[in-house]
Amino acid sequence: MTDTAQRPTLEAVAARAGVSRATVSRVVNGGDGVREPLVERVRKAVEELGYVPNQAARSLVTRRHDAIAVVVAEPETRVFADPFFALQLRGISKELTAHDNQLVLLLTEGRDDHARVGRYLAGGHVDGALVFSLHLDDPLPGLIQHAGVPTVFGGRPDWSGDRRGVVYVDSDNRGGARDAVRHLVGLGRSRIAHITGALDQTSAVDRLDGYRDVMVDADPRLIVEGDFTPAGGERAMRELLVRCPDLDAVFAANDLTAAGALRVLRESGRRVPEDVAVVGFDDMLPVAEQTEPSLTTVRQDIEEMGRLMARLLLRGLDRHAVEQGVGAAPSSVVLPTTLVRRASA
Amino acid sequence: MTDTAQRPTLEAVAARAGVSRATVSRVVNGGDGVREPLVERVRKAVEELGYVPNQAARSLVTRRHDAIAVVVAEPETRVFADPFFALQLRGISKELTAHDNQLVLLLTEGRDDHARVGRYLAGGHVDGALVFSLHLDDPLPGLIQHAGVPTVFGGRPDWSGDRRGVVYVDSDNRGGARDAVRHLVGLGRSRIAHITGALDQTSAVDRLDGYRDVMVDADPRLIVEGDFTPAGGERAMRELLVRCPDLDAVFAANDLTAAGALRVLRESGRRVPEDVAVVGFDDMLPVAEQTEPSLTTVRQDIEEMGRLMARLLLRGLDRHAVEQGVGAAPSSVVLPTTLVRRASA
DNA sequence: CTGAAAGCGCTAACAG
DNA sequence: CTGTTAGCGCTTTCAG
Repeated sequence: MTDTAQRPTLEAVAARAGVSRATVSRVVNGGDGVREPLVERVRKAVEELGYVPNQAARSLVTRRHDAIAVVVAEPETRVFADPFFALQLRGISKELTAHDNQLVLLLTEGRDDHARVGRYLAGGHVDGALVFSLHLDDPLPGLIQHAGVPTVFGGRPDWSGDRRGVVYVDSDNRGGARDAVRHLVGLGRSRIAHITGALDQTSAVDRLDGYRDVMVDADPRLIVEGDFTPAGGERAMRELLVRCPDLDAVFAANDLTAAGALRVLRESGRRVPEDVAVVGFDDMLPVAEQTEPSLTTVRQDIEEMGRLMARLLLRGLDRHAVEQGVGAAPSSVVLPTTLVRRASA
Repeated sequence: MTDTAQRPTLEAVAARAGVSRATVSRVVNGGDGVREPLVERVRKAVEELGYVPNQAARSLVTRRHDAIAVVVAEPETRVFADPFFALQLRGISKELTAHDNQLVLLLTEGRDDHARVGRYLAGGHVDGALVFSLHLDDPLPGLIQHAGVPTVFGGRPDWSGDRRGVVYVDSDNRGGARDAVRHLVGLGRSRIAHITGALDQTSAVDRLDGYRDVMVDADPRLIVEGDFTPAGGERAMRELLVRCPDLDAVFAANDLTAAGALRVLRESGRRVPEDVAVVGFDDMLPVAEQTEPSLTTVRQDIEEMGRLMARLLLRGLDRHAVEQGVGAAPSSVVLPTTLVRRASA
């Protein structure tokens, strides 16, 4: 743990280059409108002194921070169970980095933290926020709207409040689910069960809706609630085998759930896909490729979702500064999914 | 994307409360040495105006940011393959939050990014850094030393430079490996193979050393290099079965590797644990509990590692400010591991 | 115990 | 094109 040295200031650079602070500032910020020889001199002085601008001083006057908050609600739930979050974060990071923005990560644990996050956002520490509000009835979106920070949501937020200007990036969960179930139908299956995700998340609800779109008058007993975890998948699968021993296919709300279901099917002596075909959702590689048999699933480009969220936010920020409301506000994006065929269906 | 409203300043609060800016500042920062009735008045004004201090202005004078950078090198490698990183991050976040510090996440992709990170750290945007330098011969530690930012490393860094004051938090990889192998020996196994991790990471090297501590004159053919991934585990296991068909146990460098090995063992018709006992490392629940059979493994408390890193860093920062070198500098910590017995050994 | 005053380092008019 | 001049909002001596 070394000591932080005293950093040189604009003043010092100006003195060394024999110009005014203003000129140094201009050069440091792109050098427009400064004659070449001066630019050279200043650059040299900056180099020699190892000058780095003080971001606090700069923010104080520009009111920009070049920093974006990423808010993740309640990591305990799903976020840390699979690499989903990590991938999305990576996409976000790449995009932010490309635009010289910093990523401030705000993880919340339960209700108390909401207030803290709200305060932080309202405090004007960041230029915008990327929010993963996974749960229905989450107070976060409201808080954020109140804080007045430009925001893009990850996943369609379920929000009863004012929807104007709510921007989100989501996968086509419903369409993807339809594809999955249609694929099973195409395989000649008719008793197709569905293990849902945690139904307090819009993604789970949307996937269930997609299932219903195809299985218009499905036997209600074929639908069992899961929670996006392998354990939930096991539990649900056991229940299904009791309720509907004649089922010949399962559409699981995600790959982890499918993995749990596969295990139970194997234990019960059902062959996959011969007796029961199984389709998952996510195409989480470490999971989908490792199950036995490997998993047919619906792929979504998670990293791209992250990148897109960041892009949308930054674009909005720009317009904000430049055109003041001219041009359409950025609008939500729903990314397509693709079915990946492997061995399980 | 809503507009950012004009925030009230200290001045405004002072006016409303009928006191000076200085007094408001004192109250906001703890209220020491201000008479109770005034404190009340100020608090009320703050409340009514929804005042939140401007961090940039504050940092400008205090030179504190109450922000810590978390630097993760090359996410592609291991970090995003398993929930390891996410858990550690969570521990870090909890600790930082408890001390009112923000978490600035810096993900790097390749060499070019190192320079960017170095610049950022040197720029004095944060009070300290938590660095995951997973690879041998990583230039990052050097850059950081150069930047002069107080730093705690996650995992023992392999660093040829000046070791003075290098602080890290690590698991007892070597001891844990010894426990694992001893357990296998205790089970009466004698032909115990080891699938290593990626040997450009100290954790992999340390686990290999632990294996060798117990298997002092092990047949060198029993050691095969893996890379911490299931695919690597499969490849290594296949090779082992060819090289040493008589092996009766495998110690895998992590759970993912073990999962791959288990799959190959099953395919090859070996029963686990009857024919071949298998032990992993990490106790990554989603993996270790889901394998068939469930995995005996070495547990490390990953979240605690993260928490500890943050605690160490913050403590160092404090001392820095207060005592200026008095008292011992924080030193590295190696956390113990425990063997978790399940079905595979 | 409280207020007045002096910057922290930088940018952004505004002159020249 | 370049320099001068005000602050941005806050903390912190220093007087009173």
